[in-house]
Amino acid sequence: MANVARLQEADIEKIYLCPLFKGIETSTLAAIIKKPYTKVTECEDDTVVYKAGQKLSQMVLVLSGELGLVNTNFRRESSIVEVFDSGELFGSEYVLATDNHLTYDVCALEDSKILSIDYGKLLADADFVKIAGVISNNLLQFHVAHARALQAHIYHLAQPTTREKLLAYLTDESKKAGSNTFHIRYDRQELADYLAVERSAMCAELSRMQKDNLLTYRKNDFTLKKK
Amino acid sequence: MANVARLQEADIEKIYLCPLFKGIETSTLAAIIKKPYTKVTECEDDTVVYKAGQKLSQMVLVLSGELGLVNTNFRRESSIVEVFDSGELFGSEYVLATDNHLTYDVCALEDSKILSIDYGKLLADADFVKIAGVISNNLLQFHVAHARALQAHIYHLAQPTTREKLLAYLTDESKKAGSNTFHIRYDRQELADYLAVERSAMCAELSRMQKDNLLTYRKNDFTLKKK
DNA sequence: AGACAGATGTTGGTTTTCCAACAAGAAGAG
DNA sequence: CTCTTCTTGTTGGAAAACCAACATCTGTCT
Repeated sequence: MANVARLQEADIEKIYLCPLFKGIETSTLAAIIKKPYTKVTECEDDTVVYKAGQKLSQMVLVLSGELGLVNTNFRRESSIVEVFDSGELFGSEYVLATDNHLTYDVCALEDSKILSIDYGKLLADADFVKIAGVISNNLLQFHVAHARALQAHIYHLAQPTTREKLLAYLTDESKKAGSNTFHIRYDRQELADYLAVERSAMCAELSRMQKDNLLTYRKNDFTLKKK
Repeated sequence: MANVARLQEADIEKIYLCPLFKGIETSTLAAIIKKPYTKVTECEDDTVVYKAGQKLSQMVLVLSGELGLVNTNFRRESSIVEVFDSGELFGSEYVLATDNHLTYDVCALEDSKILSIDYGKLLADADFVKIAGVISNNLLQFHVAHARALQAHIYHLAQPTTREKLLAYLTDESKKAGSNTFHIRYDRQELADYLAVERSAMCAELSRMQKDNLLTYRKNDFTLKKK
């Protein structure tokens, strides 16, 4: 399924930018990458990288391509739980937990390249005693920020109608930007996926909302109108 | 809004059980509770405990009653983002973040009693240097477990139909229990809230699923039928 | 400029959910 | 036991979302 691969310039960049390694010297990072418990792997499109049920002891940084958590229900129907794009970190919620068994398959959704690091071995490595605290703290920061994003996502998804989903999401984005006028990072299809609605129905709802004088928009720039 | 109050027997129990304090001696806990940066407060039903926009430097344990995060959108309509029941911990995702401004109001949804601890002052307290690492690690554990619960919740909510929401949730519960037969902790109204659907419509869908021979249930005990 | 691809917007018929009201069943108190 | 209350289940009309198909817009390439 997977072959050991070499790092490209762009891959190194991704590693430096990963929040897990914030505040860590590039020379130290370079040393970590060379350790035997750190591996670079290429994963072919549509293959299982880690199987549901197995213990996960590695943290995984997606260098290129796309991984996904894939659930299979009791009728053997599969669906995607979460997508990890290039640059995103996955696995720390398993590695650190008392129960580190994967609940879903981890699959390559495209031809992908990943960096995997055995967290236990990294922490135990005498060469990196000094940075263990930094990494552990980075992880806490990461999860805290992530928790707030997930919490907000749940709130947006829990709205009963498409209009309310959009308003909940856009209100939060407006608050983040500190202005009634703001830019969103999703295109229409991505926004529809995020809110778990049909793209075309969502477009239609946006039109109606504009007609109802709730907001104006052009591409990814929105303005909410005050009452 | 809030009066300083005394701790009851039941409150102390809640504090001992809080995952934040796992592995910490009861004598140490008793000392923490007496510190001036630790406060017990009674909050009247339907009052704002912490206002959106303010910085939150306390972690809050709900001793009795119920707190809620309340969002107000740009049209000044309010709705509940998340509920914190008795025994649940709130605030660490703000306290630890680089930006610790509250994005929502924190309100008492019932007459409630809370324990609030200033995390920065606790960590800085010379009396508790030895347990700082334990608490920090407990927090990481807590957030990691929470992240998986939130992730699963998002997956359940993102299903397009009531039937699929139910199947996603029930399949996960079945996997957790390690059996096709299992017990769920929600009653029908709570399950409907969790999945963001109408209770009555959900009941009807459960009936249809039973008729379609997908599962059987009686009260909170479910059995999924294999294909 | 013209051709093309990809993103965004529009529409109408079908399916699903909501909603409100009521029925049936279970649990507890007097 | 009956009465009460709470939870769960059922139903039909109204509202919303889905879906597929098509129209329009925008940016890019040659």
